[in-house]
Amino acid sequence: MAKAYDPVQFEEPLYDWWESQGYFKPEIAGEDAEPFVIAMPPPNVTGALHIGHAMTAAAEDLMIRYNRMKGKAALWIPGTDHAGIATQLQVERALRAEGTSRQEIGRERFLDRTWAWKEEHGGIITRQHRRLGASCDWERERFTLDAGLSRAVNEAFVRLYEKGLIYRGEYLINWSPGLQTAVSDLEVEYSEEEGKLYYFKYMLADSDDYVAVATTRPETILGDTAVAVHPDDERYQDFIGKMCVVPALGRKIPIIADDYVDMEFGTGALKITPGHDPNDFEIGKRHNLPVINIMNKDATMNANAGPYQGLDRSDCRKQLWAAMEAKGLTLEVKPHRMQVPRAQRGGEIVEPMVSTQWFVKMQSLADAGLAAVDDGRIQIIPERFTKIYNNWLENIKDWCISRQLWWGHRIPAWYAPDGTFFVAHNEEEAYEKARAQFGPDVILEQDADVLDTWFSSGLWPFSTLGWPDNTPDLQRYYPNSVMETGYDILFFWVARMIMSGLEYTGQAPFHTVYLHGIIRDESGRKMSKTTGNVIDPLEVIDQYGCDALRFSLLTGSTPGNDMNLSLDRIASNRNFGNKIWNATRFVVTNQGTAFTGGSGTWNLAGFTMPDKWILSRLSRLIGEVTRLIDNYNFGEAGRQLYDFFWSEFADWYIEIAKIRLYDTDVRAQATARRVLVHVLDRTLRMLHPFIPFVTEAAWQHLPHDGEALIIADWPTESLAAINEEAEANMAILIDVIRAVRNIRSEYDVEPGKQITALIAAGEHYDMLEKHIEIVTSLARLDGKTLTLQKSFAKKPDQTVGQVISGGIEIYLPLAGMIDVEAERERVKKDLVFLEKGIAGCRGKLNNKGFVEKAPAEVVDRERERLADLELQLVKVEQRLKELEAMS
RNA sequence: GGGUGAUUAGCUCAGUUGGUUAGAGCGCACGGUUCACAUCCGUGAGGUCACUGGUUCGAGUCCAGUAUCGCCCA
Repeated sequence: MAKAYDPVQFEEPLYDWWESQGYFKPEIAGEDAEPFVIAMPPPNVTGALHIGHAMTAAAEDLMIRYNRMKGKAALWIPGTDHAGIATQLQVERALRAEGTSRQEIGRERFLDRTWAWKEEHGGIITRQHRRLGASCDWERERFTLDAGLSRAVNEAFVRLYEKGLIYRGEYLINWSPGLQTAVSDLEVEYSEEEGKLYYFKYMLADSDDYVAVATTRPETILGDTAVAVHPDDERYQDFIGKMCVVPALGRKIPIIADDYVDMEFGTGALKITPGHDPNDFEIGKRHNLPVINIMNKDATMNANAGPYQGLDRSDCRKQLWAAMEAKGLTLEVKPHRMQVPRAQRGGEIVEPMVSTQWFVKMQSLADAGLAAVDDGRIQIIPERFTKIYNNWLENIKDWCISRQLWWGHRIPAWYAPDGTFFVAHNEEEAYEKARAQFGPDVILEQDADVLDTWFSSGLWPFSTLGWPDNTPDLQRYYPNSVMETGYDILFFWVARMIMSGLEYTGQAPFHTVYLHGIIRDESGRKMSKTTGNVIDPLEVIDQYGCDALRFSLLTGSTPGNDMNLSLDRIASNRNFGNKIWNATRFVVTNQGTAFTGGSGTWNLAGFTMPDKWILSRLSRLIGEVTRLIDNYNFGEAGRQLYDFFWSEFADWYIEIAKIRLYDTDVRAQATARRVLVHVLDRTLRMLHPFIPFVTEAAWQHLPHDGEALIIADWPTESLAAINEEAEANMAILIDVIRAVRNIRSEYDVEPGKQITALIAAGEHYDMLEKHIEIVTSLARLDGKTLTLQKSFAKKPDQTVGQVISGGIEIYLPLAGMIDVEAERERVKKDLVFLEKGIAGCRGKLNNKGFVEKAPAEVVDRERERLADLELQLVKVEQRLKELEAMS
């Protein structure tokens, strides 16, 4: 093995080897194995992986590898998404740079261009996922625009349409003037911005009186079809039912009463523009108000704006307001903080506009989605997101699914010349239907629009498996097991997959939803290109190795919580890789020739106390880690493995094992070797889902059965290995060694120098006597001169001492170095500490409530602790007396 | 406005169903080239667990409220 841990040397070759061996395929587990399936959230095909994808990959790969090792048929389906708007924007940008546009080159050439773009960039993502160690089945990779998945989309559309759940109609939608398409409610983000509230007069038609009205968007006055006041508002009782006049246009509109109006806001009178405001649209429906659209698709004013036709919406605002001012219709303008709707992509202000679009009726789908979570068919982790999910579905609105884009699944509806349309699986079927109605010569034209990208990704858990055909994969791997993704797409994607799954397959698409948080920079800011604080996962991998990144992501936070990721943390986890590498190197280079096989019989009688201790600790760890992973607490599982490996195995067990390894007793040597290999092997197995590369690389150097760690069995807990006595004794041994080291350090004893010690071990005499070599070795004591007794009649002179748990006294004769005064202070400090502890214990034990109500176990522990502290106190008091006598 | 998360050491975070003296990494101080590892080893300093009140024998943990920051929905 190379001396230094250098992940670049083995990470990529190992991945290629795994893949070529077919380990990523579920078939490796055999036909009877229970499936465990995750469909990878498909990244944008032309994008690049960011740290969020790395998080997704780390968590999903962990689950896949864990379940693979547990013998399940683990299937992780990779794929990419065509990402309609995002991809189209990229290609359009490229076209602009060439001085042309999609309109200029036309739909067909544009799509060719986009496919070429996809081919060119599409491989980037998959290469990056390989670099992340993702053990997914690449032979089952899918793309949302693949023929098979497109067929799934059409099938889904036709089914919903035939059930009456898809309709086409003219409604108020969110229009993105820059993108020139409708977007769904979810794709609109509201930002709080400084705006103005404009107060003006709505003159009554038949008098000089007026109603004062406030609005944030004066240009929409041109589309007003009513003024509304609250029915209980005393100020306006006389106005209800009267008509007033739209400025600049002279249109007469009624004053209506509706309790939607907030009497406190503005003047309490609200102008109603059903054509350009969602709330006004609702009010308009209730009152049968006409809907006037005053804008073109590019957000300039149309003919309904009269004299303002042709102006941009913001220019119109200025000019109209100026004109109203001139006529004395304006009152005042106040600063006002308002919620501005902006497009998720592009960030421009979205215009609510009436337009003919396709919609999905959501109520029944949402009800099914709610029920599936409510009755436990689907569990959301962390649980708190259930409430958020419920709240969204309970207030669901119909989903606008048509987009005025070219890149996507074209809506499977064909129009006859008279506008009659036929929804069909394909053109042929549409013609069949059309000919039945219009005769053989009918010419059809397909709807120009495409579907919202999320419509197709909503089918992902089953479209990837071959649905609508009842393929063997669909039968075996559907429903999926876990859906793992960021909580930010709970509504966009997860909820829609659940609804689609239930609707089209009659089954919940997965039993568990696991949501991770957003990865931020180390000061908690969202990573963004504009802030320049983006951490590129591939750069990190080049620098620190993939394992370091993955371990950092997995242990840096708790489920559902955001994570502030710092490079320091990644560096320290790279060091963990180094630790594993070197500990393995130690074990391997000390194997000798005596032991080559992975299995064989144990010489149980040959186990020393430290052997029993580490095996006991290992067994507990296996239980804990398994339980934690089963409960989706990956971070805690990883941290426990880290602590065990570094602190218990490397710092203590290996150091203790060295005594036997470097000694001449061959049997003892063999036992130590066996235990080292065993513990390392089991630990590497458990660490493998977290840090797959270094563990596999290390494991291959160990004596082992089986060809690869990736397909090795997950360890099982052995209750027989739990050994309380060994654990208790080891704790004492560690305390003794630490006490010596502590004194040495405080008194600046030369680190390499072997010194002598006097130890009074009390009831632990036999145990310490048996293991004294460990103490002398790890604490650098001179075994020949060391004195170990049950007790001392008189405390040794000229020594520095320490009393530890169990009443064990440790004295280091440091003649000439001792400052009696300082030593007395030290001992006094101990005394105070003990007295405080004793007082606390007694307080508890004298409390009737505690003794009666606390579990016996807890009370016993407290009694033991008190006894131990009292034992220590006696010795410390004695010691202090002697020190005081000295001066 | 409704909901929700966070607030624990200088920094970044753990802390499972309430139960010894609240932990880790980084950073800091001191000391170390002994044959796995200086990407390391040893020792140490450092916390009123945001605040107030409650439940309990016992609260970082449960409940109510307050403050600050953040997110989601309207």
